[in-house]
Amino acid sequence: MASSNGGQAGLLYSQPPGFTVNGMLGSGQPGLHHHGLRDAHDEQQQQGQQQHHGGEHPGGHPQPHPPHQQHPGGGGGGGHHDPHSDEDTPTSDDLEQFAKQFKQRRIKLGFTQADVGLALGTLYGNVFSQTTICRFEALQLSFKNMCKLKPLLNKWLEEADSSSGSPTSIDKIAAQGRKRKKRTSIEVSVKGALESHFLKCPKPSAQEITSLADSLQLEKEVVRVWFCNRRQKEKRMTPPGGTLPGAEDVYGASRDTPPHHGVQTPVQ
DNA sequence: ATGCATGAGCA
DNA sequence: GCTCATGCATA
Repeated sequence: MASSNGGQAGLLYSQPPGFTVNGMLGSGQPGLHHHGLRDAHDEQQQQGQQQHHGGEHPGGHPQPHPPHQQHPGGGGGGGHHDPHSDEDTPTSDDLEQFAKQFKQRRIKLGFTQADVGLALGTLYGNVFSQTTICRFEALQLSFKNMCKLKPLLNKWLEEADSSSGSPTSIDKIAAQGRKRKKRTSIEVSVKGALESHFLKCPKPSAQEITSLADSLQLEKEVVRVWFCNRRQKEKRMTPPGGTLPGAEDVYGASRDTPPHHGVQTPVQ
């Protein structure tokens, strides 16, 4: 990456060297925080199936090739959605706009992505990392995940600019007694090999993984995880393969690039 | 900003 | 074991 930080200019989010593990808040908060999902299973392309959208949506959004998945909630057999409700099930376009606006406001107010993540924790009890906020702003989450985070971040926006001197208490609920495995650095050449296999078979069998791992001299688990992560990337709203190997046009050709959606914000 | 990793829940 | 949400560690 040529450009490093952009959002958190000159401010590194504090990484507690020893981190103090505080028990809990006196407000009688439950030890475990729960998320409000698990309501309905949504779309899931199971068994080797590259998602491709024909370009049809209930709302009818004329877009070139919008990467939006279907929104949950509607499926029940009836297939109904209130035409006068715009509170839930935002469109991909809505999310895109919101993300952009959010980022701008956040920066304007002088908050880092990490700050927002912590603030959400104090507001709702749901703490998020800088990573998640970053991915939200960059639309690098799944459609469903974006929908879930939007209301939270929206609320923070309101709080952030309206409140001037509210006590921002800092609390971090991170007590992982588990030792995390050291991040494996995969060489570029090996990555290339993995990507090649991914194009051929996004979902290799266990044995395929084993032999592949053997060939590349990697742990089987590492290879397995790599494929999992790779698949997740394909599911993001902003696909990594916007222009994959074999990119022809866009360069040289003098084509008018209309006000497209900034799938890749040109950095801050 | 992103790569590799963990873990919950489901099949 | 996969998906899916999420994050530590790192470039």
